[in-house]
Amino acid sequence: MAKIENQVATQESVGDAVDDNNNNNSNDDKNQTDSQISKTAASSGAKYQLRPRSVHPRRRCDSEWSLEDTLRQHKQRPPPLSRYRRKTANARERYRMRQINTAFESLRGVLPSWVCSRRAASEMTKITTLRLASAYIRSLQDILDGKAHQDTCSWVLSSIFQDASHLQESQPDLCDGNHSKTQQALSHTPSDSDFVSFLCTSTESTVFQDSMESFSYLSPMSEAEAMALLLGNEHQPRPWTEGHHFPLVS
DNA sequence: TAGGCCATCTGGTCCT
DNA sequence: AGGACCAGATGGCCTA
Repeated sequence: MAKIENQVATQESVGDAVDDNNNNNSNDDKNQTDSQISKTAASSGAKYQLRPRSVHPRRRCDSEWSLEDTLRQHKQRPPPLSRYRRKTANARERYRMRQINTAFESLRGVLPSWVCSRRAASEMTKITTLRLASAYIRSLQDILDGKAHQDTCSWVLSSIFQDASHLQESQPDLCDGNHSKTQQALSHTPSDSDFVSFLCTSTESTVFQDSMESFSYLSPMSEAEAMALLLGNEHQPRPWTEGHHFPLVS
């Protein structure tokens, strides 16, 4: 609680500035813009559309109110939070969001380096982290299920053991039980081109289809860059027919 | 300059 | 009643 009180104190000036901004907000122009954008998005089949703006206008404008909603509307609306309670609520929210961000940080820490190898740190956004983690878990699951391509197994395992080998000094027992396996795995050094070669040699399996879907966001590359990456060497001839496009670019 | 990502504030809702 | 969670709104920063 003391922590939250402290945060309230430290954030007070920021909060006041935002209060002022909110009080001075003129939403009319923005409302018009949003509805225009919404119409444009709807007509052009865009990626997303804007919902009716803000909670309060929705209450007034939504034509799809049910009886339950109408009854609820008549329910006594709770008074706005006091300034003190609003500030403590804000502080709790900041604390909650910070915890979420901490969790994202630890998730990034858990992902082996090869998963993020083609990503700059600044590109490891929350959504990217979630997707990479999801893909990584799926690839591990495939290995456990025996569905993964042999090359993928050795590639992923060697990556994991190589990552683990960094911990060996501090945790000497970590890999002892798997020494031979580790050595065997390490004999296959992971690299992007290894993974790419796997992708290039497994095009017919359903596992490949799943993998491609899973890893399609590994890097938002241009098609030319994707081709170069897939080739491992951009001067080599393409191993597949012209016009065949791997779904690497999402 | 538009678009993506993020932090923050805020009000609503649910739960204890 | 108060906290947790959620989603919308807003503005800042950065990049293509």
